[in-house]
Amino acid sequence: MKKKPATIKEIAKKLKISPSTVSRALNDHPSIGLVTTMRVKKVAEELNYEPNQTAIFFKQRKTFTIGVILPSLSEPFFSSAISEIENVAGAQNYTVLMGQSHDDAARELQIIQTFKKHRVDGILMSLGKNTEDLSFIDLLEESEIPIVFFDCVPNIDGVNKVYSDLSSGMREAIHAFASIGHQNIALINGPENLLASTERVEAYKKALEANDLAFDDKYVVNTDLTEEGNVDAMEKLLVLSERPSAVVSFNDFVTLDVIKYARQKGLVQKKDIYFISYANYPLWNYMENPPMGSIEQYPDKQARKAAEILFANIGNKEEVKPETVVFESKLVLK
Amino acid sequence: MKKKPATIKEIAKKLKISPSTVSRALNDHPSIGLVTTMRVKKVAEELNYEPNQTAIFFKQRKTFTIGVILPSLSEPFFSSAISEIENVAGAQNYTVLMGQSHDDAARELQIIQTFKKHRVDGILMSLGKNTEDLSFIDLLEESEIPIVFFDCVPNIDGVNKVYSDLSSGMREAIHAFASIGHQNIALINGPENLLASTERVEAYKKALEANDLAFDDKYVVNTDLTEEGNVDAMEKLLVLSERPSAVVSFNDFVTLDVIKYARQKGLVQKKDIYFISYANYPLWNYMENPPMGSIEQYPDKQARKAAEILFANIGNKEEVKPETVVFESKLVLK
DNA sequence: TTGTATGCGTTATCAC
DNA sequence: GTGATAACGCATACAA
Repeated sequence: MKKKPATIKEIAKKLKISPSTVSRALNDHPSIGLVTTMRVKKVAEELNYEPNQTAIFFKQRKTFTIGVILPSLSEPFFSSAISEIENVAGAQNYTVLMGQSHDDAARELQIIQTFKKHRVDGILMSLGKNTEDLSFIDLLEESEIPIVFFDCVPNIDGVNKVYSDLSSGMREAIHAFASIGHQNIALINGPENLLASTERVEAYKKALEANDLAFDDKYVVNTDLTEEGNVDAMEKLLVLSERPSAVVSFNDFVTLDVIKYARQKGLVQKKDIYFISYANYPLWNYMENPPMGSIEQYPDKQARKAAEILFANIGNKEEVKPETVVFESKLVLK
Repeated sequence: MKKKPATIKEIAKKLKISPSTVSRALNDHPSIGLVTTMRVKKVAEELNYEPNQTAIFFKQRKTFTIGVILPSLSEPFFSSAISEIENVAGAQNYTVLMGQSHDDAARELQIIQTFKKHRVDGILMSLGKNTEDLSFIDLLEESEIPIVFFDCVPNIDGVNKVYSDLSSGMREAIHAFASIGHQNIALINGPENLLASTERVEAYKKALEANDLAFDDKYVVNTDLTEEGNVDAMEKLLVLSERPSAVVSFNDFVTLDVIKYARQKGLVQKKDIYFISYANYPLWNYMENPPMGSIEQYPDKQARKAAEILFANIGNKEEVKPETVVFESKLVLK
């Protein structure tokens, strides 16, 4: 059953008219008579005609495809984000190419190259945790491929970015702790070289201040985000002479590990120790003893906004001014 | 900085040789002299030449792109699957287009059309829960686009499919229950019209038999997979005069809901009632009181195998015999 | 309203 | 070894 797809030419031949007329008729060009248009469409239907998009892409220099680059789809945050991106793109008749960087800068570059080759109309990207070389941005600019960053965004001006402001959530978290009497509030932070970590620790300091609590650096520990690292970090806090009664942690994965560890050490949650973490997994709602709260970062809202900005850039031929959108993060009590 | 990408022609002009020579040189064609090749590559580098893939796609009728269609990326099972697919594809220098059906057959068709237009070299698909019209398979066959189904596969012959055999896991589950003395083992199944449900209930019956336990249909209840439906199903079991002491449930989502409900009703897990579910979320490892076990269906293994079969089909121009691969599901105790 | 001619960037088929 | 030419399928400026 090898049936090569029909082309415009064949339709033209069958109708004894010119290919251009067929092309125009199929595209509902106003200058073509209604009768002709109908006849053409009828034959097209009969021949099971389908436009060869690759030819169209080639000719029009437009692929109706956007590329999405993110660290890993196995992380719920990102699968939720890309899910929303696909929804927005689908509504615009766009298709989504995807690539996972696995937090590897080289792989990111490779994906960018591939996307460039595929002539995607635009790119959405969340940076890997270690990406430092941002020169690919200029490369894309030269090729006139718009890019919008979300969640993990570059720390420079002149680019489109959408991210969530960690400090608002942190302020709420510290306040929530303080208002029920906690004095010694710890922070289990991520790797020190991460922007996300720097932001957290600064937000943490400010939030303490705003609540008239003193900052003490023994209450800030770091984890490399492995299970072992998470446990070690918690251990460091637990051995302190004045051990903290409340902990804000880097994300829900970390929280899961440290809660488990605390439990093993015989600490009872919301009695001996309180937790608030970042990300807000749906799963907390099912746990018997969830943390006191989690700071929602709205992956879907971020992704949707980023996609919308991207499409605005794709639509307008003229340069659009780089946009920065910051969503407040929000403490959700459990 | 609008810099239109350099073309082969420009390189040719600059070197005063013909475009064909340039093309051949760039592709390391053996008939081109080493000197020329070097010179061409040098200029290409200088001009920042990048082949226009859309032109190549067009000419070669190959896009180095595969399409992946699945119900929803927010489901960990599928995000894990697509993550693995992207890994396999990336290793073959292929890119992944993705589409979510949201279990809507019309949307599935639409995505297929789009993928066809984009001339993807192949498709991986997990069917939506309600898809009944499979005629798109013939359509793809006509266009010679290979397709491999995974996880939720069509119940017909002559197609490539990879899925997990639910019965092996069910057998293990029932056996695990039986061997610690459970007599009344219930099944909370999905919607009755689903193949996945039919399979589960049949596996359930067989497994009971294999363990010398009688089948009693009051112990099989259905849920529409909403939270309410899940709770209702559990409720039905709890009001039975001889209420079950052990429950196998449709998937981890259902299990989360029913565990929560049982807890509210004062039942203590692994004492008053035992649970085993399908899917095996990583999360169980963190719960204070996880279900007794979960039946792992290996999304990554399925996805990888499906992708491999697809690439085998893409490679070989000759018809490849449709392949069916079944992985055993496996009970993982918590 | 329709047809003719041309070109998008690349590669394959000839010829030289 | 290298060059000229055609072709992939479509859209469009220009003619008629």
